[in-house]
Amino acid sequence: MRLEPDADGGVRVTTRLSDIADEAGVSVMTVSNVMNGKRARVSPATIEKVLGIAARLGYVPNIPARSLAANSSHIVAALVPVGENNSLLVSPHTVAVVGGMETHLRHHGYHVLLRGIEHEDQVAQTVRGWSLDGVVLVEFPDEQIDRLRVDTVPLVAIDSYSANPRAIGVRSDDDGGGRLAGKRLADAGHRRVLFAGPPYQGMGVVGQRWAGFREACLAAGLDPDDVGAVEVLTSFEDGRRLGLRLRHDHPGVTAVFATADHLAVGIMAGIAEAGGSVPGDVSVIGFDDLDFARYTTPGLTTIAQNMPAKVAEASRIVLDEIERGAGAGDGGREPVALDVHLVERGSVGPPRG
Amino acid sequence: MRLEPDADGGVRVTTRLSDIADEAGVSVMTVSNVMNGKRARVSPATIEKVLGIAARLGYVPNIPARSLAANSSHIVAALVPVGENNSLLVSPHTVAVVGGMETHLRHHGYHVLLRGIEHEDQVAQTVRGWSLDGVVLVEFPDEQIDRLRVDTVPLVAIDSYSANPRAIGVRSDDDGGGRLAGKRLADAGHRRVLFAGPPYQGMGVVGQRWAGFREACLAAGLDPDDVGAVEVLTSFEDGRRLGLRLRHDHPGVTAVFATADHLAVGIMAGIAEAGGSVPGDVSVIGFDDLDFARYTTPGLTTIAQNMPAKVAEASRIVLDEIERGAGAGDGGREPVALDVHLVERGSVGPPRG
DNA sequence: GCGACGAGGTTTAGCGGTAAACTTCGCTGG
DNA sequence: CCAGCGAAGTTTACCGCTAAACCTCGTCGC
Repeated sequence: MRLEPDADGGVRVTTRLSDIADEAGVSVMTVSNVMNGKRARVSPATIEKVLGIAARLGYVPNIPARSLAANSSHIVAALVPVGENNSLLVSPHTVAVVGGMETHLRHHGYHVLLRGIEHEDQVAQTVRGWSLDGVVLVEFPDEQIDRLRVDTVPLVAIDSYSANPRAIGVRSDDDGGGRLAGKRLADAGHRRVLFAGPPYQGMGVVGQRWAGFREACLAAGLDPDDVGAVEVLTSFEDGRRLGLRLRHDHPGVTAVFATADHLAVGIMAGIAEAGGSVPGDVSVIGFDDLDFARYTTPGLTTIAQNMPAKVAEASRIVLDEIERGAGAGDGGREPVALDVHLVERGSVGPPRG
Repeated sequence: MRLEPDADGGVRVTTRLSDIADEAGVSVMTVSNVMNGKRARVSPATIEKVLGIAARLGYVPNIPARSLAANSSHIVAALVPVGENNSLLVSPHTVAVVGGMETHLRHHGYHVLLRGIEHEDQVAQTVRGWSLDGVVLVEFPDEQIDRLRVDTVPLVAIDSYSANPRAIGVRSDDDGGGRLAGKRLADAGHRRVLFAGPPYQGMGVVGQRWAGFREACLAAGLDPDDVGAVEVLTSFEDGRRLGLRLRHDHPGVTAVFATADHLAVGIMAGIAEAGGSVPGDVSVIGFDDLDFARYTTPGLTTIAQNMPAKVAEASRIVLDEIERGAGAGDGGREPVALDVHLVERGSVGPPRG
């Protein structure tokens, strides 16, 4: 037990393995083994005695010491890229992922470090500097994931379609979701539709949703020229601006598929503000099924992702790979794509006129 | 430089202080001093040489080793209580706080550990086990904060009104916000109003808002019997249920003040669903000014908190206290209350009839 | 009767850093 | 002319824990 002077002149108590060892009359290693569940080499009597003393003394393991000695920290980092203003991008999505990870990992004795990444090199640096056991990438652009060179720990990338074999992608069936949206609008009778999403490169999440959407529309007989796409960012406000200008900029369009519920809700607000009605004048369909989607008026029809499953899956995979003692992705694990489904509320109806 | 066999038979490189020291022909301590900016005792020439080698070798400090040796980790933990299901409570609020903290602290060389707390004893354990430098409590009930016994590191409690002198509270002017809401409704002519918020004990955030609201209503001449309160939780769905039953359960009420925008939006949705109109039949006013509040129809009139300021303030205080080398709150630092203001949108109007 | 073996430990040698005390040496002031 | 000092390092000791090798019995098979 180490007694240290306190700010108030009192003492602070820190129990170490050696304190327990002294009191139990055994070596430090024996105590260490008991504490870590490696009890094969310790007699039941000793185990009980050690555990009793540890409990009485309020032993709490020292994480840095353990990390240093074992070269493994029991930490999984949630890495999130930072924007221009150097602040973390915290969408509801990120939140759900990071919060869910913490819950899942805590139950398995792991911890979560939340870290913003300014430059991709920091990923490898963080892994080394912290002796991380695993990494989950949230909201990383695929091109950055492609370039990562981390091969000592498992790397799980949420919503990634990166070709990097070391990064295990966990995402929803974005292509299928796009198809569901396209089919829903076409089935309702819409002939001129618009896809609204952020600019994208390659076949990432947005590209997949667009591809699926377009495919379903064309399959339903829409004219390729009548299946448009418009680039907007993903905030409410971007959506609102699109909604305001919709009638003017896209006069013939009777339905919009937005790649995110934020965007969709913004679009609905913009349309209403401009004097239009949803779904009377324009139908709107979103993607995600965020909690507020059913509390708008009308409720937002949207493609629901199973976020809890996505997070659970990501957490499960990191842990799994850690236990396997795997370097990132060397087992060639397949990416995971989770099912999505259409949630019908009130924002899609027949085309006007 | 340590070369370690790799999964692929390659090698992995880890640069340590001693590698730099060897190459520069100086001692490890000199390198350590250079790296930590304690350069007073090192000649400019040596500093430059060491920095050059460090950069070339890609030196990354080992955090656990540093934490162990210095008994200080440069980690600030964001501690969040867990609910019954043992999962982290991640409200938009939590998110903003944790994300903002990360941004702020990263720029000062600190890191953020996100951890769910199942039992209050874990707070002190976490502080010791990780050699934490500081703690920020998010969404902790005041009674739990009252009972905390952590006196070695600064403790900042978001939205706390706890009497624990060691916990520095950072919150908005909840009482003032409540008054603003009450005055706004009374000024609009409402005579029977309702306060909707979660059950509360003592004078925490909810208690303050209620007190301020009630006070302003009474000051405006409303009958105390006509200033009601109803207990609901804070989700959209809780609000919706209240909105659905509002006309039936509270027939004379013409305006509702909800302690959270979630709740307020849910209430509006419920009222609309029951065939009522906002603000025609009932006025609704919220608290927070979350991003979606201006995209509902009508837009939500609400009391805006300055979240970025709250987070910045909390981060600033922890860092400040850490630099001061202070144990928690021993400087008797005053709690901080941030200004709020009324954001007028469309959900408040004159009473019906 | 003794070598092998397994149970139940102990010992040794770090992990990569840091704090604090100690050294060396050229200057400087009285 | 030398005690004293500051600049620029170096040395020593240790942070708390763990992996891996080593030790010491009692027992068991042949």
